Amino acid sequence: MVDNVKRSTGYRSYGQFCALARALDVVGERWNLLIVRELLPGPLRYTELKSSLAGVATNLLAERLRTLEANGIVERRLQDSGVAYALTAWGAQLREPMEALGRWGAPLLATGRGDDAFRPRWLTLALPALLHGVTATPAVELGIETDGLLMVLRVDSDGPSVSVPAGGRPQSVLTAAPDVVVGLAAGGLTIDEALTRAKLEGDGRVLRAVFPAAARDRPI
Amino acid sequence: MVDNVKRSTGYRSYGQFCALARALDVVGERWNLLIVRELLPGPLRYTELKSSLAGVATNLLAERLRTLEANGIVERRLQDSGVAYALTAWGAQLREPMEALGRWGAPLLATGRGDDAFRPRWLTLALPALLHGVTATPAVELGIETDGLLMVLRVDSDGPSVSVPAGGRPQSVLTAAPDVVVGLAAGGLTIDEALTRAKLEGDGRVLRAVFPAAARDRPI
DNA sequence: CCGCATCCTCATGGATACTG
DNA sequence: CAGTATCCATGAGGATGCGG
Repeated sequence: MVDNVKRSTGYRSYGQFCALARALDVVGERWNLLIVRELLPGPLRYTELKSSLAGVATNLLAERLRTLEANGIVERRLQDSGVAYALTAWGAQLREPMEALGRWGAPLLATGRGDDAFRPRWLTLALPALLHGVTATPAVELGIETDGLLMVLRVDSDGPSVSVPAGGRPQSVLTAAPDVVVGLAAGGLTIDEALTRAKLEGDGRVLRAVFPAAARDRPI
Repeated sequence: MVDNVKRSTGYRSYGQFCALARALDVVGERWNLLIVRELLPGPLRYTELKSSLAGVATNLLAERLRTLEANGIVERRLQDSGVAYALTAWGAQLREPMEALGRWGAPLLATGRGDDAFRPRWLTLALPALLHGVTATPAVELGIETDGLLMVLRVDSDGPSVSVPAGGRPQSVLTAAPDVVVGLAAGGLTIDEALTRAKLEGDGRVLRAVFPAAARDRPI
């Protein structure tokens, strides 16, 4: 009984006829879902990936990328500038379970940032996930500037979405540290608690339109 | 740079200020989500857990249960008959991300069962997940008998749900091997393909009411 | 039996160095 | 830049023991 716990590609399988177990066979190993998270906003080079995922060993990253590719989750694109890693269509569909898992884990952010690493890129995944279910008509747009990156959070009748604008600054921009932005989105901070630690430029009413009811207990 | 990659309970943290990464810090280690899957239908004893999760080492299971308890996902209940492990309210909320992950991984079941382990209990999680979004008015009920367990799949205007009846047999019962049932639910089998490998008792029209459109290309 | 703790072995992960 | 090679630390898996 030493065989058949392995599969052809060499990873350790649970050996269970269960969709969840099979999914975990493929993306459950350490770093895998974080690699996918990095690639969700768009393709990245190997070194970009490595520098975003502080702490991953270079051999591990290489091996993970290989098996993710073998399993049809990631594809290696040969660009003029070199190699880029991108998600396949199926790999990109991990967004839904990952957002659900992030929503479940959001309370764990309440302990604050500590000395954890942070990339504003992660917020482009986190904000729509945390604001899941929020809609607004007419649509509202709020700029959010954190750690040097300006992104635009848009909420319309379909829900929230985030983009990183090429040029042009939205009318309202909230400038704050990551934990303040996350605290707002996760409902751990009220809007005026957040405002004591943030800079708001433009119309503040958009904040009330997008952030959770839990944060709206006092008017802005 | 050897510290702060660990946390108080001893598990390895990604050290990232990101809800997904923090969730994975807590449930991302091997076996954790499968333990939660076992507990979703209801509390279990240590030995039941161990026999359901073939391949888990006893020391690992004990340690995982300890950290899951320390993290507020599992609680230890002292019953008259002994110790039972149950999910906390927060732990039970993992159902949503787990169902989403199972839905994503469902195509991986297409390779068939092979010699993988199987427990009919797993279907009580998988069927509602795979039939997510399906509704029926008026409500329909279909008995499904696999591997010796009879469960009742009910679909109403709220969606699908599964229960294990104490007594009383539903009017329509489909008796089939696990891979046939899963194939139907995941859309990998058409209804009449499935029927060549299954026994149907009662009204077959309920099958068309509950199983995915992909399986309905030919009338039953 | 149940609910683990201990011991041992080997596969996997992590850090660093090195190379086409 | 994009990895491979190497070495060491750690974690997983299996067998066994042991008090209740």
